[in-house]
Amino acid sequence: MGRKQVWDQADVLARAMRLFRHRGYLGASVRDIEEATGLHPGSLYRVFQSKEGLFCAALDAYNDQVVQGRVRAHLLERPDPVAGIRSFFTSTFETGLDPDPGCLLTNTAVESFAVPQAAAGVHQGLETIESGFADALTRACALGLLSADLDVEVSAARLLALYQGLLVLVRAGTPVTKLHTITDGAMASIGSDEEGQR
Amino acid sequence: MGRKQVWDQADVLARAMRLFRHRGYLGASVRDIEEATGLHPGSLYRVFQSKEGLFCAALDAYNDQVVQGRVRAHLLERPDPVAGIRSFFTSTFETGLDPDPGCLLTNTAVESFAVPQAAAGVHQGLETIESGFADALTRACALGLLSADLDVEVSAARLLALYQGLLVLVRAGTPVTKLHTITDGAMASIGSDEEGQR
DNA sequence: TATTTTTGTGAGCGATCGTTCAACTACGGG
DNA sequence: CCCGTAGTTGAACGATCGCTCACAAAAATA
Repeated sequence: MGRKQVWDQADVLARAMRLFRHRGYLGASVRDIEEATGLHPGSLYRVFQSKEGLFCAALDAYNDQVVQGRVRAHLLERPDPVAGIRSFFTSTFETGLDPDPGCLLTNTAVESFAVPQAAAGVHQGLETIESGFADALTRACALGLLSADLDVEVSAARLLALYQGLLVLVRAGTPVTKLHTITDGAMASIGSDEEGQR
Repeated sequence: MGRKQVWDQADVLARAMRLFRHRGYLGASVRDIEEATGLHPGSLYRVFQSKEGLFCAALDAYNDQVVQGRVRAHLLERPDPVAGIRSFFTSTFETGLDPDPGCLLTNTAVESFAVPQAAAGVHQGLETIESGFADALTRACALGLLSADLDVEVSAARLLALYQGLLVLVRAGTPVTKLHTITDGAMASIGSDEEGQR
């Protein structure tokens, strides 16, 4: 009994997520959130308890939708896992969408002091990416695309670091040509001999 | 004529820099700055015009002292440039100092929307690091420590990305063993055969 | 010493922060 | 149909934000 909730929680989280990606936790005020989502403070605090609660929910949604979606699309469900690794990188700066949306994991790791609660979500997201890399690398080795004696664990860890670094450089406004250079280098470092096929 | 300035500008900038490294631009209030530096708002605004002005000055100081200092010590003035590259990485997480101070370049790149003025400083700092890598790599090739046909430009760009990614992972609380794994991988990716000598 | 000039000090400005809450609105059950 | 319940709304709270400015203190000039 009682009144029905008129707003879609998934939609609100998606909009909040976008705001936090652009502006970070501290950079997005509750009034900004209200404007972006249409959610009035009363409803926000009834459902999420606090701005921090909403942020953590948005981070979880980011992991579940964006991170897992990207990992699946590029790293897990691709016939050619090597091409998938490459596109996982290039898709961060070749989107064409203008204002770089930022990665909520990267932003939150750097802003970590502001939302201690979010540490778990960051870990989980990073691990999702890393194990996605590991999966793609394993498949690539099995397919003979990469050397069979490639150390998958080590390479996956390094790709994760390189990926996070790339996201920082994207945010810093590094020219696309250099981002491509870095991607090419990343591919070469796992022993891929694909010819810079973008 | 007039009264002498009683506070040391370099000292104030060093303290402000430390605060910004830990908390970011938005996370450090003017009152926090006053507490950390002893500088009262009046003096702050007389000399630096705004919080943003102080931040940019602190970023410049960071580039001039911390970044250039680290680049020189590890990448330029080392007899063994390969060992220098390794220690440039490991020194970010093997310091022993507890609260990770963060890299002002990484933080600011991610927070970029908040301080548009700082973009130039970020670019300059990143370039300092990248050319430091390039210098160390060139020397390593000349010394026969690395293959002479190593593409220095590409490797330097990749090391920069890897370095920024490492800093993100340090902030995220990644265990030290994994950070070492990443460092080892970075060394291997430039063709170094030094045996994980930490 | 009196005056001018620069710097230090901190109370306090208006704006905005995260958060609360009382009034109001829609729905279900008796 | 009316009441209990759950959800919405937005004004407003105290705290804090970045910042200003009137005044005091110290150094240089006359």
